[in-house]
Amino acid sequence: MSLRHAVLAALAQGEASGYELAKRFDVGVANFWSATPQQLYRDLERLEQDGLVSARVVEQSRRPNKRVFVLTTAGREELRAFGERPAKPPAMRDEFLVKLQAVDPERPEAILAAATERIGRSREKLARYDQLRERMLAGRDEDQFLRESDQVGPYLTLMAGRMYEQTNIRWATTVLETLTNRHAGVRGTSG
Amino acid sequence: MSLRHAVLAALAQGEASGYELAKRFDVGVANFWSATPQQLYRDLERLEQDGLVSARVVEQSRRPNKRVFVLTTAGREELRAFGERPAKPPAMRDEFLVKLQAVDPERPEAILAAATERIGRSREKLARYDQLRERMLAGRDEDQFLRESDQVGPYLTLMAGRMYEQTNIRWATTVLETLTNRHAGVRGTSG
DNA sequence: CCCCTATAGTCAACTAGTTGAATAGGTGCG
DNA sequence: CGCACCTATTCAACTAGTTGACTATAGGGG
Repeated sequence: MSLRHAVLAALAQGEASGYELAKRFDVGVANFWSATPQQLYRDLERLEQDGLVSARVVEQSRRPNKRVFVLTTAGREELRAFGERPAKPPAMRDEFLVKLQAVDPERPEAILAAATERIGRSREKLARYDQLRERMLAGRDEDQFLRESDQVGPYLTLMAGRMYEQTNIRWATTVLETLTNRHAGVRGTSG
Repeated sequence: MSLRHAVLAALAQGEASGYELAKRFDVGVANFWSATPQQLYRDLERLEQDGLVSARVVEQSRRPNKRVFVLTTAGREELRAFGERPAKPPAMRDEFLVKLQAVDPERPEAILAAATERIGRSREKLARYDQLRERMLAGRDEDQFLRESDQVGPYLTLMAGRMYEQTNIRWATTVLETLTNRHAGVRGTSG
């Protein structure tokens, strides 16, 4: 159960309700750990039972009340201990690559569309990451930030996401070119 | 259940036994879809029951007999249809990034060790990918290969893995530098 | 002969993740 | 005033993935 630790790490950046956490996961953590809101709520329950987080209800007038979660001392300690243990190798699940693996170069239409969409999504992500980055840097330059800030972890993981999306765009672009050239070539020789 | 399709895609590159498939997943497909041998055997059973693959026993004298699986026509058709459907967004699970997210810059030792190991693993993967690449190209240059071969899919997914590992190495190297500089700096000002 | 490694596969128990729906208050639009 | 959408959460059922142990054959080294 490692989502636990991803949740603890996310809460280490500041308290949050389940709903807020879901969004935090969606924009930031989703890079390296994906989870649905249901999963988050469920794991928050368990973390609370285990005393690693504590909740308090915040009454709101303009919207429904919410339960805000904070790390407890035990939670911080568990997170620290987790950091010392060896990490499992990363796991990926990418349907697009499965589809591409099996693509018939004579009928690349669906893959071409999917690749185009993928590039679009990567660009959007990149734009969001760049915004987040500016907000983190808050005017400082990167070197200064990395020397001073307490938020180096989130910055470095954000950079991982950023570089990943950049690579992805470059790669998907060559896929697009390769498959269109090839398809054009086939039509050229047969028509 | 999408491992089904990853298995079908892997079998599209040629028949294999469960054991061989496990290795194929380990070196090639693991990039974009991870699975344990147990999972593969289980899914192969199901795929056989559903008539998407068929098995035959190959008697071997120097080692235990094996069951070799091939795609059936229905399997090929399912794989083709799968390729037309929209792909789910990729999902990642990377413990190292969780640990980095929550790292205390004053105690970066464990993360530094993990980052170093990660770079090593990426280099090994890269070396294996490059070997696979040479084998695929078989003397041809890339352009010629991409114009002629039936294996463009596997080549392009291999390139995704290759670029991913290269990016990973570059990124992890900056992480290493950032954290060591920072730690040296702290010791310098306090000692 | 014993142990180690590789091939080849199976079983059972468990944990984690996905999907779909339901509840409930509030805001903004036409 | 009804409908869509956002905040905020929960429940239940299901599917997928992980862990650990276990069976078997065969080859090589000491």
